[in-house]
Amino acid sequence: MAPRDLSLTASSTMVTLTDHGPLRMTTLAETEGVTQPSMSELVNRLQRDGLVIRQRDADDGRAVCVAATAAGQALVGERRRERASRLARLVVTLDEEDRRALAAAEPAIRHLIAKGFAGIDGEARFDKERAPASQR
Amino acid sequence: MAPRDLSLTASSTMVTLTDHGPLRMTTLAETEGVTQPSMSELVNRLQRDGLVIRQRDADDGRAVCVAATAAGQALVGERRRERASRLARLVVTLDEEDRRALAAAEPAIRHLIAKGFAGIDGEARFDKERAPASQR
DNA sequence: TAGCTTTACATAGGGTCCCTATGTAAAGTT
DNA sequence: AACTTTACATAGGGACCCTATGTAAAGCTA
Repeated sequence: MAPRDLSLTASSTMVTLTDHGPLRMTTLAETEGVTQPSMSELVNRLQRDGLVIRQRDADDGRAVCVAATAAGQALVGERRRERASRLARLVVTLDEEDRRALAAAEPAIRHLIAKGFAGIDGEARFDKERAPASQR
Repeated sequence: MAPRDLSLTASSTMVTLTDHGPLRMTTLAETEGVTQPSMSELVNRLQRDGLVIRQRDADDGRAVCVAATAAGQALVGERRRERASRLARLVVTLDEEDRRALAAAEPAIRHLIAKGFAGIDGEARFDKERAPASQR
């Protein structure tokens, strides 16, 4: 039913839907930085896996509202707990000095992230908006 | 010729070849955590784009040595400079206190990475070996 | 209100990138 | 010489992303 691994976009989409609530297809595509057809297909797969549902908008016959199912929200929560505990298990293996230094640097790291830092792999994401390749 | 964006595996493969020198197909697949057929196809694409070449091993008629071309090495260097300067541009926008905290935390961050920390997105990579799904 | 334009999605077709299963040929073994 | 192992390549399929295009509802205009 719920596959063990989601793509980065799929994970991010589930987080967005879980945190923000139901969103239009187009809004979701823009938020996640993919094209509308890509999001349409992604939602197909997520729906097939029982993680989201499509709801028709009563006001606008063209629109579709995508919403996370209970299973989808549960998956997001589970992933978050896993990640937090994985990092925690790593941190406790550091010595006291390292842990203190990390704690002291936390605000600085948050500032970097707010400014667009995308991680140690950080290949992409120049664009804080995460637009597709539409601005060449 | 050289496409603007490489996949994570493609980037990592180019870095490995640039830093370590020519490697066997199988070794490269293991190093990058993909299957041998996947690496074979990836090398096809990289070769088509002029970033690597296949060399036959004189000693072993079965083996293939994959080597980065000059263009491939140049691309790796360029990417590194881009990334370093991007991070540097970010860091200089921080205030003195943040910069000091980051500098002080650098050893701790290196220790975390050595222990398997995979970045703030860090969804995957439980496995330090980066094996495919072959150990279920 | 008929008709044009815009908006919101879906579908079609194609490329990358990853997998498992399988083929081929060289190297090593008995 | 025949079998096994090793090193790659190929075949087939799924996920995931794109551009181009279709469809239907909504909005606007004459």
